Amino acid sequence: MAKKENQNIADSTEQKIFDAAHEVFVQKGMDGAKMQEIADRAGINKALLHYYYRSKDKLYEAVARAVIGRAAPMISQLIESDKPLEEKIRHFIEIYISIISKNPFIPLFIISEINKHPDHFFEKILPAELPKPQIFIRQVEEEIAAGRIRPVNPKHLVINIVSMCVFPFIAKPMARFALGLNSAELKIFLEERKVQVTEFVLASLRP
Amino acid sequence: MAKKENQNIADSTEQKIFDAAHEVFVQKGMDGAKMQEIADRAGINKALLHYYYRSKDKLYEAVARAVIGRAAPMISQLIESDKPLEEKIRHFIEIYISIISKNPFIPLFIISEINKHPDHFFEKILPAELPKPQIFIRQVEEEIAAGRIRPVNPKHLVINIVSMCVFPFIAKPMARFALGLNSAELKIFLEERKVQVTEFVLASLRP
DNA sequence: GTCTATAAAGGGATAGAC
DNA sequence: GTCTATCCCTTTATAGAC
Repeated sequence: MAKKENQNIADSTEQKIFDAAHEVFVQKGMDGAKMQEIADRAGINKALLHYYYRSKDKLYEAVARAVIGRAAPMISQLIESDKPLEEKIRHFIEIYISIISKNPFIPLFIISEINKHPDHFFEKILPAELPKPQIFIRQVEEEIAAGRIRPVNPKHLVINIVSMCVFPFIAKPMARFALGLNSAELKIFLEERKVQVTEFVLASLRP
Repeated sequence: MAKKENQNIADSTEQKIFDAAHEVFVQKGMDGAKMQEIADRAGINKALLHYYYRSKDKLYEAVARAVIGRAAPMISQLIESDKPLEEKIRHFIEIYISIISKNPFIPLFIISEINKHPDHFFEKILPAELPKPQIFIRQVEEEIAAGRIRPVNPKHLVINIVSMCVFPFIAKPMARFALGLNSAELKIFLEERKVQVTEFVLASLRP
């Protein structure tokens, strides 16, 4: 397991193609991505793309599946733990915004592609185990019954939290424009949201 | 101003083309849209598209500019009125969700296209007068100073409200899947959000 | 103004040499 | 495995008849 073997895995042509395809597909979507651009970015030519992945469809499928396959378990883990509700909410918002900060194109990629090619996505790409918020919802109901939080519809609460975490990242350019922020200020603003969203949610839940 | 003249405006070939292009571009984006499909949907042939609009780019630009030009003033009007804060928030959420319900593809269209072609959008499409939330922000600060609402960062409040209104619509398929709703149930759920989001926000603002 | 036919460009895929 | 050259289908755009 010397350098040679590691290199075969990490810097292999197949991996370079996959990484390049990942970048391009995630930023431009299936329709906007061009095989030529992927080849250029990988530093090889179009023919090699077809050598490793038979077609554009296959390459796209590999990328899309990897994106979903990476995102889904992280979210499941967050939601399905057995921590107390407040801690879970704090933790969820913190981690969720951190992940998106590091992968800012992923949410829009998933949403756009599901909207444009829903059948393809739900049949071929989505793994069986997309995170389900049932446990979280039951937990909210228990807290309400015990009078520890204000009565709210738990499904709407879930959507509210996810909306506030995700939307600002996919609407970044508009947010910059509307709030009059430069690039650095926007970065700070998005980081602040960890605290701001958490406080906003917990304040709304107080009985 | 008999039928003939009205028809020249509303049912003119140019208008039919524009309407068809609007549908297709908004649903599929610049890259996904095909001139053939637009021609078919307008009930004419491809050559006529080029007769009225010189190129696909030009046609897209016309559509995009119209979409933005229609959306921006509605939002400005909502934000810049001089109603009391609580009433403004209630009104904003109500109207905003209603508009999006009727035009479910518009938000994702705007967001996707800005992300894919940011230069193009900010140079050519965006009108000078995109809604600015300054008035709303000042209003929030006054309410905080008077002790009538809990201290919150007003910029984050704006983003929170918009996020909760818009995001569920652009993430519809995922919401359906995650919450286990069928098409009819989702429609009810989204309608419920007018009340749910309003309550959620106002509860969070109580001192 | 509207059509048919066709040119021209773009982009995915393959053949075959090395 | 990797490259060059090329094929061929799709899609945009134009020419020219009516």
